[in-house]
Amino acid sequence: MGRVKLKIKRLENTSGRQVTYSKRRAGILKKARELSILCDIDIALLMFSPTGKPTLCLGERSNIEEVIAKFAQLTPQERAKRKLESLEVTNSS
Amino acid sequence: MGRVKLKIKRLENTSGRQVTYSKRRAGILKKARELSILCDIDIALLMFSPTGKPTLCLGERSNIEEVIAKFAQLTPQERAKRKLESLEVTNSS
DNA sequence: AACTATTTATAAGA
DNA sequence: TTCTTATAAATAGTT
Repeated sequence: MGRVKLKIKRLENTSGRQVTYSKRRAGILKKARELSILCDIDIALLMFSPTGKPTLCLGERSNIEEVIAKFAQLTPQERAKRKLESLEVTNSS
Repeated sequence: MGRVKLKIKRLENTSGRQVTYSKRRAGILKKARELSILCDIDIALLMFSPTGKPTLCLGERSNIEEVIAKFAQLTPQERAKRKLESLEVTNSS
């Protein structure tokens, strides 16, 4: 979106990364909230700014503890031990 | 977006919720991937479909274990015990 | 922090 | 359910 089509690769300019992070962070938080409300689902979004500041967004469903509990199971140790039967994992690469 | 402006409230039609979930799930996953790459950040997105099917999206940063470890700390018990000093928590409500 | 030209996401419809 | 398309929304570069 925007004035030009942006290639999806690491922005090499440090301040550019921070500006883009601020803008897109707001956008994806809004998307997460809308999806949670529209579809009445649990959602959790955690991200770290280029300077390391974390942001956590949780949906407004009541059983959010379940989301966190399920996510918490996914430590590297747990992942090695358990079959993630129904969990579909998508990597960004 | 789309043909009409959508009010952000729970979609009452069950199949409508599923269709909207499918479309918006794809959109937010793309946003998460782009943000991770453009800004070179860690990100984790976990959501459950209206039928309960989970999807997890992790950024391509190498230290993703750190993301999960930090997130795993946020169990309700831990949240009660610890001050989340720098963690900014956003609720969808 | 605001603006706006443009790209992108998506609600309905086919 | 997959594709299309009119329209709303996000955002890249600019001020």
